[in-house]
Amino acid sequence: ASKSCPAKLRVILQEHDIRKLDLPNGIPGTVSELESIVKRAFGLIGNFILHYKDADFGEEYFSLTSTSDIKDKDTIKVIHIVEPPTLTLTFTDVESSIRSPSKSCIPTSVHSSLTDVYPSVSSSCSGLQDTLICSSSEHKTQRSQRWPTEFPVPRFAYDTELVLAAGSEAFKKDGIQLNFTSILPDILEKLAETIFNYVAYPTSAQLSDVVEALIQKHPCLKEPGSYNGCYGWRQRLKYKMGNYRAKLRGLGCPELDVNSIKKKRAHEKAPAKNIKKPRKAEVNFLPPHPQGETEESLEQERLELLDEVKKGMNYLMINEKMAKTFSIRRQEIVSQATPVNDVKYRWPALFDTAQINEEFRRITTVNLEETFMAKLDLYSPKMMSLVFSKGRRVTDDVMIIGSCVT
DNA sequence: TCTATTGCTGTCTTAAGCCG
DNA sequence: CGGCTTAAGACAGCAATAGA
Repeated sequence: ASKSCPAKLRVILQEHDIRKLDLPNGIPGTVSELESIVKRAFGLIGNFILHYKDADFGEEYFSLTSTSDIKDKDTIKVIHIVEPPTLTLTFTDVESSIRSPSKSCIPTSVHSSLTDVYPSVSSSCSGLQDTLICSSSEHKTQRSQRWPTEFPVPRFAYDTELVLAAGSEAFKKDGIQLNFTSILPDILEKLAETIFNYVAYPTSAQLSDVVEALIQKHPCLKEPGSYNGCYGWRQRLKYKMGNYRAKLRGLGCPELDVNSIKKKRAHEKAPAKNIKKPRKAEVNFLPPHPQGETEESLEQERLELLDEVKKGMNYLMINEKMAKTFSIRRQEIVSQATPVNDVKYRWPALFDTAQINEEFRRITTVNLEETFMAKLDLYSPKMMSLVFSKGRRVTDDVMIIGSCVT
């Protein structure tokens, strides 16, 4: 690659954002090299692949599998990869709605559009699961991972695993159910921890996923008395998540603290008086600040962002700064319930179709424009309420999208 | 200590009633 | 008939606490 001559490429970043890329060392030998150059040069965030315009087919684009397909002054296109929305909750609904198409309620239309867009959604999900299992080295306060198709049952404490191993033997040999009283706290705690990596407020369907995975890995935990052998565990987990949230709330977890009744109405006597409950399409995702950043440094970043917006539209720069300041913006909006007018004044860059979509993606990890081929109104009240309001939790992705589309 | 329960309340869904 | 409003019931979350 060192002896190749300098090259230039035309790079389509977005529909109306087309750039020139100088490659003084020529076109790199591998696609991944080129991808990282593109990523660095334009400050791209998230996963993407490259397409190239093939001269033989006029305006048609093809996946770039080898850099030998492109030459100097060719056009390449950045295609952002959107992971399919989590459908764990709704696969059965999809099936049933296909079976009974007469029931044309809103969710049905949402599901069918999802399956239209992701016809191979189940296979791509199962393909993703390997890479989505969280690595233990990462700090996991940030919800960057969507709910897995197969819940990874964590490794329990050593003594718990010993009891389980013995229980498994006995179960295999004589079909004896394990008395798990002594190891129950450890099991619930570890499961709760793992669940919390993904969601703070798991739905019943998600809890069922967890239990199914647990029972599959440790059949001796199955309870023949309850439905599927799962119901009891699901209830336990539900209680546990409640208790676990209470524990974290007490320790000052911001995402949960914002929902605490005391914080909202310290002087009210009735426990749940005047408390806003979770509503569809509302979130209070409160990610921690990026490593090494403080409120002051991020405020500085916000001021630079204001300048940048005044100067002109450097979309990539703005996008980068908007991404960087996401945590502090959420803090403002969720914790202080900042009026929209104030948000407009402090974060003018947010009031742009592309940024609304970006912000939505940051909150939910779903790219609406890609998912629905930009057919939806990003300025709909529902979208606005999602991005700007003080809400409580991310309800399941599909429902959010559903309410936005309608 | 930790799981499970209860009381209180907000939100959502559904069905009934009303009206043009 | 279709759109809108209203009421009832289901459900969910927090806090306090009963129970093992």
